Amino acid sequence: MSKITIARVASEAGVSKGTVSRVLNARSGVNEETRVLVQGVVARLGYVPDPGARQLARRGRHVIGLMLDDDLRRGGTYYGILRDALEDCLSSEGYHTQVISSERGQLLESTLDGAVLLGVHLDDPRPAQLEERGVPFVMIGRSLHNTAWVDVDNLGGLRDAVRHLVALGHKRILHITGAHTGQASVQRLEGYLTGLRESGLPEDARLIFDGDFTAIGGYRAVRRVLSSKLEFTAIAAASDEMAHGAVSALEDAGLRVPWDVSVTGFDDIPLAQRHALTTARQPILEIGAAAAELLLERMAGKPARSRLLPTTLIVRASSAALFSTTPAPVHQP
Amino acid sequence: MSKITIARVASEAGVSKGTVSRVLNARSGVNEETRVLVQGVVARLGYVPDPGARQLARRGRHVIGLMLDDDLRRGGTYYGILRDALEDCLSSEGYHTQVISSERGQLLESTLDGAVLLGVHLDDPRPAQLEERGVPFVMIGRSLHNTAWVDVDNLGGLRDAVRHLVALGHKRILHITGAHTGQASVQRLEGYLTGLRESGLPEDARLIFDGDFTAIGGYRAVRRVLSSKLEFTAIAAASDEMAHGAVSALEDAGLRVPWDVSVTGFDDIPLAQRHALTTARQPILEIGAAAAELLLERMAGKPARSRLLPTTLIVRASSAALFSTTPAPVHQP
DNA sequence: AATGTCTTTGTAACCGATTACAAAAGTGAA
DNA sequence: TTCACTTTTGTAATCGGTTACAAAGACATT
Repeated sequence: MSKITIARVASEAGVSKGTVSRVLNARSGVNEETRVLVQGVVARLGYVPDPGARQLARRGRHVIGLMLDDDLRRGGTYYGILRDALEDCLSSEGYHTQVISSERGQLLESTLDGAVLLGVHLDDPRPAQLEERGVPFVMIGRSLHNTAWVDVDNLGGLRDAVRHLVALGHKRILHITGAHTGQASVQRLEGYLTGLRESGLPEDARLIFDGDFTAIGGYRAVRRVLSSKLEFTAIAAASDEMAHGAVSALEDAGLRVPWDVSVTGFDDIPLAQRHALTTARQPILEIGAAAAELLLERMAGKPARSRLLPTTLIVRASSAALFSTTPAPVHQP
Repeated sequence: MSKITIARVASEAGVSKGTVSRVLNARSGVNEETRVLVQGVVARLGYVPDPGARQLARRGRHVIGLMLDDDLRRGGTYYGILRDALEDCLSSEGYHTQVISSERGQLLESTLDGAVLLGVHLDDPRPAQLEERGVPFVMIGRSLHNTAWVDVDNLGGLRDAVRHLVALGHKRILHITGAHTGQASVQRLEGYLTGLRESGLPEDARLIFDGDFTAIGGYRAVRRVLSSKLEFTAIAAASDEMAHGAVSALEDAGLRVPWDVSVTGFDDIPLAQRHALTTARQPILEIGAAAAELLLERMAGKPARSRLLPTTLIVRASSAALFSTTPAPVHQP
């Protein structure tokens, strides 16, 4: 059971290495019959091209760097999966990704074909360094003057959540914000206000509570709400974590979700699924794919483009029609 | 400014490619003078060998797979950084890591030199498949009969936390457990009990509260504690998340940490640093390095070894001596 | 039938390293 | 001085792909 190479596939299919390569790379000028034949052999043998050899033959180092905010790297919920998505897209184009830590960065940058910056702070010196060296890059989750970037439509996501709640009959909808500093929080707050405005509901500053993107922040926000005797029937939180905290605080106060209060989140982390939270899903895989695409464009010398990706509202059991007649479950004290 | 290759280095140093390669790979049989000369040129030019070409020339695909529990992959705090550590260690040995998702797994396994399994459930069929195909692998965070594994000393970590609290004068120490199902929770509980036993303190089942590794779980556990009027002066939680929740609940109840109650966590996630939590740090980088080392050994045909890595107690402001005379801060209501 | 054009396939050079083998240089003994 | 042996260096094949170019075949046009 020796290693399967392109030569093996070629001989098995009765064609030359060149033809197999052309099929694999979807190049034009290959007979349809031959293509199908080769693809069949490839599938049968389970052949996977050697990335190293491929890289080598494609001339050029083809290394793209992945630069991240260190906090995000350590704590980030999505960092891993986003990185996988990126690597997937780029490796199929013959590129090899390499993480650049903030310490040993210099050496690598000199031999970099491109870079993806993930949640890097705006005051980080590295984007400027890359610019200076002429290394094309794409930023994820942060925009900068005339650079390519990919971000999720924070405003649209929260607006959709509010629309959904309004459609269910809710009129007094709270918003729990994220950390003040982030632009994502600001955009989500804007989305909340937009949703209200579009529905003809009044903006009320008292309905907006500060959170910090953590479950505890959401829990405490709801405690404050409840002690203020404010009337409300729904909560649109700026993150799933906070929504989870909010739900917990409501339950601890004897309120039932969604019968007494509807709650929505943002992100669609695994916890959202476990707790059946209605939420605005971030399209992580698409973000990775878009970043790869835009980066490849930039490296091809095309002008910087950017992309704002839409969220998808995932409706689960944490939101329901106002005064729902569905029987409430037995309440666990 | 063209690409720097081994040929360029060779001509610049006035030797052959072979000699440069021997220097780079620290092979014996190179004159000391030549070695220094070549190393000088390498440093001056900032030459870095092309990983692809290297891989290719070393014969053999040199791909090692990274198999993960999907939940961990999505939510996991440490997945990303652990993967980085692994990749770092393995790439310096000429290996290329590739993530194997549960869907498209089959194809890859046939061409795998080795694999690292990260938090894969014990009932997952993939370890058995690997075993069957003769692919050497290492498990992280889970042990299985006669396989190589790497894990952190969960018992020792919690025991150290308890010892620390005891040394500060605490005698009534609560424990908040993780999810029942995980072996990590069980080991940490065992560590808590060991710590008490070693200190001559009585085991008291009423001091043990169930958590679920989440902040909300920690918060609720403390709520239950407080309503039970149980006396205590310290809490050793099985995770930082839960410790954070516990601290929040104590604060919400008007208690001050660490003046009224000391709290310790486990993991040392970024949140622990932000909230100045005393905690048992997981050595993530070392886990990655150990996994790489053990895997390379296995691939070299050596017998399976395993490694239990110690945690390090990081003392921060959430723990203090019992009845500390340090003035309490102004309490924020 | 001869010519030109277009499509499809094969051939062979090349990417940048490693390494088996040969060659050269150095060393000491006979 | 010559021979045997060791140390050091150069040469060239090789890894598994890609791709420029040549060659072959199919088809239409004159």
